Amino acid sequence: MTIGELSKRTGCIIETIRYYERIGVMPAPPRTAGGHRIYDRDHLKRLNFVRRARALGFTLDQVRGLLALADERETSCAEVERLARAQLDQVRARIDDLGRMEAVLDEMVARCAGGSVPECPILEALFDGGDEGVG
Amino acid sequence: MTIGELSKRTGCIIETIRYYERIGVMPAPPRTAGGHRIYDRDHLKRLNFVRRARALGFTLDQVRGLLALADERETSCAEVERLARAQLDQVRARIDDLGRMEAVLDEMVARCAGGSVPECPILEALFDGGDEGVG
DNA sequence: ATAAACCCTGTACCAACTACGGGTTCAAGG
DNA sequence: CCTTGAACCCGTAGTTGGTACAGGGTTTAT
Repeated sequence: MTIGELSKRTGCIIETIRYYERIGVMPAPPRTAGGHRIYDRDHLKRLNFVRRARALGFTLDQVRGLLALADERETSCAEVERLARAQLDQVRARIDDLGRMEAVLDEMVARCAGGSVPECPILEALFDGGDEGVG
Repeated sequence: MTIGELSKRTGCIIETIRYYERIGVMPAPPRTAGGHRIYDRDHLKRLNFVRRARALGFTLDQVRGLLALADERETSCAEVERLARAQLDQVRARIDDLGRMEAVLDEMVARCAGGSVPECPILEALFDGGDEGVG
C-alpha cells in the first residue's frame, strides 16, 4: 500500500501520516528502492487506532501510551481502563466547563434581546464583569 | 501601574500581557525613561475584558472584533449580539461533540468493568472500531 | 520516451500562549 | 552615593496537533 492509499483508506491526510511517523506514533515502514513508503494491513490497523483514539480526545502522548499497552500482551487491561476512565473524566470536566460558558453567554444574549437598553449589556458584562474570578 | 501590578490584578501573566500588546489586542502603553511600561485604569479594564472574553471561548481574533465594536460608540450592539450568539452556537456544538465522546468512552469503560473478558474491550474497540466514520 | 500522478525531504505556518537567556532599570537600605 | 536584588526589557524558541508549501525525485501508463 502506498501512503496515498493508506490516506484514502483512513481519511488521514498524507502529511499527518508522515507527521505521526516523525513523532513515533506510527512506525517507519519499509521503502521501495526509490524511497517511497510501503504499508501493510498492520499499519492500516494502527493508524485507525490512532484516529479513533484522537477522535475520543486522547492526546498523542496518551495514544502512544495506549499503543504501548496494546503491544505488550500482558496484564495491561487494568491500565487501559484507567487511561480510558481518566479521559472520560477529562471529557466530563470539559463539558461542565463549556456548560458554564454556555450559561453565561446565554444570559448575556438574553439580556440583550430584552429590548431597547441604553448600553450594550454584553459589552458591559465583559468590561465590568459579572464574574470576577476569570482564569 | 507596572506590568507586574497589572499582572497581579488581572491574573494574567506578564508574558501574556506583552504578547497581547505585540499582537495588537492591548495598546502599547507609555513608558518610563528607562523603558518600563506604565499602565492605567483603562488598560486594566481592557485586559479584564480580554480575559473574560477568552474565558468564554472567544478567539483573540473575535476579541479584537469585540474591542473594535466597543471602541466605536455606534450602532454596534446588534453586531455584538451576533458575535455572542455565534460563540454560543460554537460552545453548544462543542458540548454536543464532547457528549458523543463521553458516550463512547462510557460504554467502552462499562464493557470493561463487566467482568473477566478474554481480550481488552477498549483496545479492541479502538483497533476494530465500532464506529468506522472517524474523522 | 515522456507526461501525469504520485511521492520525497525540509521548512515554515496556525492559535495562544509559556519559558528562557542575557541584559537593563528601579526602589530601598546602608 | 552606592549597592543589592527584585522587577523589568527584548528576542527567540518551545508547546500541541497538525497543515501547507517549495523544489525536487519516482512510478506508472501510454
